Amino acid sequence: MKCFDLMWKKPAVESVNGLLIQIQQCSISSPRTLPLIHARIIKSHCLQDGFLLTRLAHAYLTSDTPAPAKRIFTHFPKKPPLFLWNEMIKWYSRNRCFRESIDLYYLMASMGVRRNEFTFTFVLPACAGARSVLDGRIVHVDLVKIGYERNVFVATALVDMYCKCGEIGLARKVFDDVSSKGTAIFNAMVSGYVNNNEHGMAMAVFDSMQNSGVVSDAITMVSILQSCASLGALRRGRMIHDQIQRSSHLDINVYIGAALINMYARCGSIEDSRKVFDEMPDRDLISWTTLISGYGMHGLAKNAESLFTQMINSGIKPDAVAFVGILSSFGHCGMVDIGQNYFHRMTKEYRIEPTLEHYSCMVDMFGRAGKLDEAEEVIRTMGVAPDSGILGSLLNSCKLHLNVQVAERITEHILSIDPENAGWYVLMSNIYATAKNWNGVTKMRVLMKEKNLIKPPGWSSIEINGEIHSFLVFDQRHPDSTAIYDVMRNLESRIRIEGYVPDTSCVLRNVGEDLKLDMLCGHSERLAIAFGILRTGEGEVLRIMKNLRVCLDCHTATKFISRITGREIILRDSKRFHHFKDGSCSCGDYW
DNA sequence: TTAGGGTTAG
Repeated sequence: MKCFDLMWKKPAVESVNGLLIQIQQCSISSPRTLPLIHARIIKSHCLQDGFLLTRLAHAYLTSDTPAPAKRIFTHFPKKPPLFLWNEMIKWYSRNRCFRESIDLYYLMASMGVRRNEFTFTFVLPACAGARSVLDGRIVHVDLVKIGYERNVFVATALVDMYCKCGEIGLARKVFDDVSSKGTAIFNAMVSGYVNNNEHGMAMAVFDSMQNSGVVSDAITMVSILQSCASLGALRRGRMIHDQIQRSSHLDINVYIGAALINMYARCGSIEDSRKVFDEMPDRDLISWTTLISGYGMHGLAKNAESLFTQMINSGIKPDAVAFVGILSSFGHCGMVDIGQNYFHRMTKEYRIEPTLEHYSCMVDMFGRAGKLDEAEEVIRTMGVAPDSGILGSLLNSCKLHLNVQVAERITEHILSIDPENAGWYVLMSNIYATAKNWNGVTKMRVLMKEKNLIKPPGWSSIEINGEIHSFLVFDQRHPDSTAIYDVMRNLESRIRIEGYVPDTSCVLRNVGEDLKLDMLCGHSERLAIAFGILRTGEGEVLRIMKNLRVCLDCHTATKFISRITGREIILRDSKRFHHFKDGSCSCGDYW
């Protein structure tokens, strides 16, 4: 009894310092035992010690156990310290609870709690994650009032937030107002332009970064390589690759590796992609997937399949994205049976739930191969609501295999989902035009006019000596315009002699044949090819980019051009690559 | 005791 009394009256009280050390050790080695220490704190009557509680809550948050941390925060003796507010805002933001993070910031502000630079660098990413420029602007106004806009961490978070919200102009203003810029803020601006599809601007900021002597790191390179990939700027991409290899502080890590593989593939040089892949010291799932998709884009489904098998044999498990890559490769090449087999393996062997993207690949695969019924069946039975993309892919197949009936049904469905997109009206109109159904053509044109819809113009570009030249349809703005049109007409007459027969079915209007022929000749890819022939030497490969799909007639014409000029022409359109050589195309006309 | 920017498909 005596012994019990003694224990009861004098519990084993542990010192605050001892508990602090336990928290520190525990949060590193065994965060699961944190509740045990929590219990000791309660037992030791240390619940009034703010510093100790803060460390405990912090340890809970670091080990992703927010519930007890929240309880400590809510029942904090007197007021929780600024540090704990910040850590709570950070935890919510990093765990994609953006609204909670932002609301906690508002609570803080309404209670008059002091905010510091950390508060802003934690809440701004939450505004970015929520894509809420409204909240972002409120926080921005707040931080200017308190005087943190010159802090480079805060400014970087602001730039990133505005970019992610699509407000690139506001981001640029913040960026320009920072007087002493380091690598990170430059990176935020470059990647902002990249993600907003302003690749020319990304290049310009990158150039000014290099000119002002700010060090580029791996993140800079990954971003700028994306721009090279999007612009098809192979020469520029090679220069960046050189710079990476020469640099003493940059290694080919998995990020840079994937960016390089992607850049070379999208710039038409899949051999270089392979070289980068082979030379990478470490590869992850994304390195493999990038090259597999690259092969797919280039119509090299056999290479894609062999690489996919090698990947599995090397112990890497494919994910949903890897399957999109391999399935789209098969679709592009008309390998329907193998494609179906892989789709089956994906669901049964790898237990990957198919998404709309996978179904899209299957629809495309069946559609291109002329199996329109099977393609429609996929859409009907997939159990996911179709989007306009998957229906559009089927509509495109209806054009390839001219099936007006199915096309009309699909168009009705597409327009109920996406009525403001002029592309669908144009596609259906083209199908009518191919079937010489001029009433149908008129119907689509009237519908477009009533809705005031304009199809975004097609453009093509070509890089000559590191400079990108872009052409719109019937473009006459280029200084060499007269010479370009001369080259093009000369090519047209030469390929006619070789047997090229123009296919005017992709000319929308019901006009005379002569005018239709003129309209074909003005296609942007034709202008870019003519310019390439004009400005490059024999034997040089022409690399052209087009924002839309290459039309059937330009495809045929380019095959002939490659034959009569002996030129290799690599044309990348919105879907994939067409590699023309000696009168044939790598895509096997499955586009 | 707390910070910023990055890779693959369609």
